[in-house]
Amino acid sequence: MTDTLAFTPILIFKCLADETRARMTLLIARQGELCVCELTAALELSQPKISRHLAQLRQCGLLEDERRGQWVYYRLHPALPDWVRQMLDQVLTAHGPWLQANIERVEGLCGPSGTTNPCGPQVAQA
Amino acid sequence: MTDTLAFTPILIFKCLADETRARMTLLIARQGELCVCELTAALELSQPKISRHLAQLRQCGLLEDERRGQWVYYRLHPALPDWVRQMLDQVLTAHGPWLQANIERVEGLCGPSGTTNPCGPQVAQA
DNA sequence: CGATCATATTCGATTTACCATATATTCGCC
DNA sequence: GGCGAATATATGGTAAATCGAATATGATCG
Repeated sequence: MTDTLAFTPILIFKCLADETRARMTLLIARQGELCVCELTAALELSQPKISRHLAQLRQCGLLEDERRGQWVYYRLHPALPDWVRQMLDQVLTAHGPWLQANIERVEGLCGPSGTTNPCGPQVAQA
Repeated sequence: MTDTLAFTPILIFKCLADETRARMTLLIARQGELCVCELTAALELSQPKISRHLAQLRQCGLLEDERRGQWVYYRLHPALPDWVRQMLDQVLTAHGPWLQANIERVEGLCGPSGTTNPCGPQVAQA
């Protein structure tokens, strides 16, 4: 279900030019993979909003999705150019504080990815 | 006349999320510095359009401007974070062909920067 | 000081991006 | 097969980005 598009730099920048998408992408780059409910919890945003932005990141080739049971996990697309990965890493180290709160919320969730319910009892809404 | 703003990653990405701004920024990163008329010639775009986008790049802290006689030269802002410079370099090497035409037009202009008229007899319009 | 070249800005109109609400789909389970 | 949780998409409204055309500013030169 993972569509791919040509990697033009502008397309990448457009994807990252939105706060929600930037935070999600960086969180995923840092954690390896995250499912939708973990992202809604980490960003404290509504599920449709998260899902819509994830779709955009998927369509432009930044992310790849994989369904595992009831959950859909997102990770960086394997075909992602090196410069994008390196840039994400550098942003992570350079702007740690900016993402701090989201990181803490992600890591405060119950299950280790994939085993049990990754999102605890219930999910935030906004 | 060079205003500075906080460097949040999103702000940088927003600036680069437009074709005109991305091409200008990369050209400048490659060439060191370029004046407005060189950019209008290289991108074959109208002068007001170029100027408006340059203003935006200046305001978000990506570029710095310096007036030298009748011409205004733009270069990467000295306070630009390292990750931005490195990313620009990597995009330049990874997407050379994408910028090729612009590079050729820039390098085909008459004067070496700063000495004589950098833009030849007359400038393109669109 | 008037003309001209280089650059910046304003204005109104159009497109594009984003959001919140509502609804549809898919899965696991009884 | 039906139900509830997880995820995705459709819809309509609003805000923001972009554009072309016109105009304003600043510098140089005679």
